[in-house]
Amino acid sequence: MSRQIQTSALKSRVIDVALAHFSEVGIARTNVGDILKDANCSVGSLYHHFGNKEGIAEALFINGVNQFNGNLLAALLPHRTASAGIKSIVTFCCDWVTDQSQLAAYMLSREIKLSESAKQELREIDRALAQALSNWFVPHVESGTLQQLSTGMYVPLICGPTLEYSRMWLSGRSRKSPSDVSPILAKAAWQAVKEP
Amino acid sequence: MSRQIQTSALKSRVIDVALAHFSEVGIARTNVGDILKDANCSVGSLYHHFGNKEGIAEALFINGVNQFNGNLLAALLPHRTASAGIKSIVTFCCDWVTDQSQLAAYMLSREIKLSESAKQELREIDRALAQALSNWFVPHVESGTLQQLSTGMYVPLICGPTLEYSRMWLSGRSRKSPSDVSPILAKAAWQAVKEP
DNA sequence: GGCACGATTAGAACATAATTCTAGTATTTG
DNA sequence: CAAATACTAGAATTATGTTCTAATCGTGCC
Repeated sequence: MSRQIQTSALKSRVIDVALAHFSEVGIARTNVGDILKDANCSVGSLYHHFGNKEGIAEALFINGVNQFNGNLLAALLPHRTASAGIKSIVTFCCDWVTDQSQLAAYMLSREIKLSESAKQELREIDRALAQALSNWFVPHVESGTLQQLSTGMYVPLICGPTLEYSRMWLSGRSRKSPSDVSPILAKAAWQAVKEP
Repeated sequence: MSRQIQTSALKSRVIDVALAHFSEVGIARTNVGDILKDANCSVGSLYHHFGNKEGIAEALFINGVNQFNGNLLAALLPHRTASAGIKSIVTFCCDWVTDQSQLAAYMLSREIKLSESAKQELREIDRALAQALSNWFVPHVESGTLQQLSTGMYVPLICGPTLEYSRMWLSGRSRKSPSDVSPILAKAAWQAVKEP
């Protein structure tokens, strides 16, 4: 088998196993020995690829962000009306949290203090997403369908209730899944940013 | 000095020092040795009072929740109109995050997987708060000033945007403090739950 | 007042688990 | 085919969280 494929298989095996352990007992209490065993990986390989335990946690997190962002854009960009677009964002978030609940729980409960290099990488990813989102939003603001707000306000107003509800559901404090209540959340998001 | 006072002084010294360290490098990377040194505490005392490192993190968290909840109720309960009450909740959250930013950052970035006993304790605290809030809300729902929603939706709709904005600010992704933008957030919260 | 009990403090000793290091193996590349 | 590079392996080391035993100090009781 080619090195590249073998290696990336190992890495994703480690990441998968790590998510399972982190979810069950938290990062602090999972020991790398167990990850090693379950992922069929040697100490040397693990530290070669990830640096340390935090490195695994960071790779898992960044992986998740990339997956989320890509799918979010794929869900949003096809929509031409502001209303449909905003609602698609909320619906996508709800569905993503609902069916990737383990990954979502990991990502929303930031159990990690990211290293500088990871922060750097995330800033880059964030910038790219912000750019793409901005391209979609600007026309709707200019045409007067969406309120003009300072850029930092859109995400909290649109996604805040959804993310907060998701956290509640993920921690067992509410019964109905985000997908179940997405219509209410989508409507609220639209109300929050549409031009009255 | 009486034992009780001495002891509670030690505990709060440990908690303060711990917050400083946790905030700077995260829980995983602070070592209890440093806390011991900075708080003038012996190994024995620390483990007697907190059990282990997680115990410190939990005590800090629960402390914060109690402080937050108490002040929140004090801010809300005096208000008689639905509009003023809802807005006071948001404003209080914004102000609290803004001036207790270190504690807020710690609490919003749940770096810990809580132990069962801590979860239990928090459920109790939560229940008490939910009860108090419910007493305030119900009349306004019955009189038709607030929308009738399933109980789990009020918190996300009212506080979601505020908490999300707070996270952004705390992680350096936005310039203006929550207090600076609280009018916008308060208005949005009111829009989200008022009967149209 | 003195005595005994429990709560608290102390820090040396221990154990666990993360990480480093040295050596060896396979793949790619020139 | 040679040399460099990327990767794997696991024993050895270190770091650090935690336990344990002994001492100390208030507090309440005879």
